[in-house]
Amino acid sequence: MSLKEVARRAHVSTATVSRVLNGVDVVKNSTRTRVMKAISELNYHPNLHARSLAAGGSRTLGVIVSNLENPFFLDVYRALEADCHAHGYEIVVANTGYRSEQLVASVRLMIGRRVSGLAAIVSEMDHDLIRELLDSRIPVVFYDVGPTRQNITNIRVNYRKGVERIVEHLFALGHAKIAFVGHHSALGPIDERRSALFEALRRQRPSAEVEFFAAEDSLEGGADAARQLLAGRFPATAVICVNDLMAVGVLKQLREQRIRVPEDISVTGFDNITLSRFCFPPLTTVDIPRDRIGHILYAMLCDPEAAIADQREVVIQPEFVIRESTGPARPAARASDPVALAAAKR
Amino acid sequence: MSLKEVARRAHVSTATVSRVLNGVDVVKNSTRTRVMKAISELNYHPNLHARSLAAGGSRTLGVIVSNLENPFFLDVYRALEADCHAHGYEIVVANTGYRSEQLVASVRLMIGRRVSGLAAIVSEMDHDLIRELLDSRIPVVFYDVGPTRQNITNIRVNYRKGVERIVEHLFALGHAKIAFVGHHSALGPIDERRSALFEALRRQRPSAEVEFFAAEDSLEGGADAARQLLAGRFPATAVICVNDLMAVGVLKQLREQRIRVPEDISVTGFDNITLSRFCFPPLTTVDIPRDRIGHILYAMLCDPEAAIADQREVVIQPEFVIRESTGPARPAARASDPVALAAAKR
DNA sequence: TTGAAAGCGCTACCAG
DNA sequence: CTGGTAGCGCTTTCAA
Repeated sequence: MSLKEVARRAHVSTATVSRVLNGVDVVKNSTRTRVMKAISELNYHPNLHARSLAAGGSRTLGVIVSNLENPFFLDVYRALEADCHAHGYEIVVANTGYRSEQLVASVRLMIGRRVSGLAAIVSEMDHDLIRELLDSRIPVVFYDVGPTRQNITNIRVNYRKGVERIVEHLFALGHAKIAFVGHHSALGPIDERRSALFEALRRQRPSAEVEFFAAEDSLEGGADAARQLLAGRFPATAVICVNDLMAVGVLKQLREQRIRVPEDISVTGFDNITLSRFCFPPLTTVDIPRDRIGHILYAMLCDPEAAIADQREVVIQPEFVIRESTGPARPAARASDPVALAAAKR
Repeated sequence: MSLKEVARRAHVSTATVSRVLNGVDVVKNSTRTRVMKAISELNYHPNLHARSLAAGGSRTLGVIVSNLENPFFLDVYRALEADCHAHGYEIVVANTGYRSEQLVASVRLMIGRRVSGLAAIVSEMDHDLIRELLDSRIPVVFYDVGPTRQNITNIRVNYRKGVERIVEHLFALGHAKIAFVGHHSALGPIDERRSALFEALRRQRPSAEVEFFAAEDSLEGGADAARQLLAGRFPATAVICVNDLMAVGVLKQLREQRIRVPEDISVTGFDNITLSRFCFPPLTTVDIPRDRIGHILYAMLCDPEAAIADQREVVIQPEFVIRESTGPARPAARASDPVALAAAKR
């Protein structure tokens, strides 16, 4: 089924069919009707590949994300999608699942598709790949790609500020032994949330103790990390989680081992996804305005008129949100060791 | 940047470049090396549109889903994606957000892209659109598209069985006044989960009372529905939710109004998404094997060798999972009205 | 207002 | 083993 057959059936040239299809030029009304009739009779659907080839481009944005399953991304996506559809853009997404070979494959896929812009929400990307991408001349905006700063357009979140607030809050409540729960890539040398924690600690209370735990970025991962924590000997009174998703996993595991939050131990999240209000107890967390990020992505990639369009870097200021997962530290005592506690209650 | 330029730089024909690119035919080693060098020096990436146009197709599956944000879908997707990537297929997804115009647009988009197969996980699709899709000669598998039975390849879940189990369980616990919480499309005339409920009730205990509540398919929607329920005068002792996501929303709202689950009211979900184990209390629900669905989708669309490939319909048998969100009904009494209860405790 | 025809970048067939 | 070349289905001048 092709233009040609439509043209034949409507007794016009392919050029004319193309015209009515795209609503360009002026086409006599009677001709237009004839063409539309042929189109629907033949159940004709233009071949989009041919179209972008001939037109030398298409209104399509690519989005690469490292973990589709984190609702954080979905919220960004929803805002981006709304803007795109409102302006005739399509979106194609690729999920890397934190696998670097998959990231390479996804980047090449997007280049091969000749997307008109690319949003990379991947938090890590090596230099060569960045160069390969940049050389393709596709407009790219990174979200939160660490200190790998080259001449890259980047949307950054001021994690320092967020972490600072969390730590302040926890110290004010008397916590001094803190566990940090991250996913693997959050423990890499370039991870900002973790280094921000280091710094905040060093600045606010160098005497505080921290221990790091890592697992997969998921509910299960959070539970894993909590299990590790409880299996170890570190008597944490508070757990700072790299994001809400893992925090909810931590919450569940603690509950399962009869450890009360926040009475026995405090837990914080990050992102303020919807789930952070629906879990039990609701999480103290840091809000990142995800829909704003989606809109900014659109503006930077598709709307040269936009005020932000030519900025090299946009910094998002997150906001601290206190809910019910944090409370005063238990008085320091031997029996306060989470492990002992868990054991005792079991 | 095109094949031609690569060819020129490597002093070969475009045909040869194409050969090394696709690893077909035999190419002398020295030539191949020369070509590869040119390719990387030029940072060349084949234009996928041109490729599928010339090749008359591409290994790409389309997936249309009505609610990207329900983790149920993500689980199906993950399995499907694994199979696809393992066999050199790409996936493009479209999200309709339950909007029927968006469904139409997405179907046309997929046809325009000439995907080699399409999975429609949308639960509703009108006849004309189905015909349009079928006429396009693209292999399509529907998941759970209601009784709109034409000559369609469909994966069905035996909801009847699942609902039957839920109802049995609830009756055994002494519940007689039941609220059903669904999203809007789950209250449509063709919805199977709801009609399955009707039937199960009629068969098992015609005297039982039911009332329906609807809201958006999301955590928020679940909370909304619970609010409606509590604002009304129906003294439900159990809430059957159309899926886990909404159930978690219900749980949260009940908790907020100090209504205990399962002591004051029982709640059930459906799907058995991961969250159903991580929420509080863990949900009594019905397991739908989502990864199996993903694999079946792949097999039916891409693997004609597969045993199921030529079946017209596959029926999935779900399994009942009892957890902690259900318990004995409160003794019937005036004070047992959820509304009264909520008010009293507030 | 419409048609003819030259590509867009690639694959695949036919020669050599 | 390699090159030439005819399309794939569409858009877009250039003429008429």
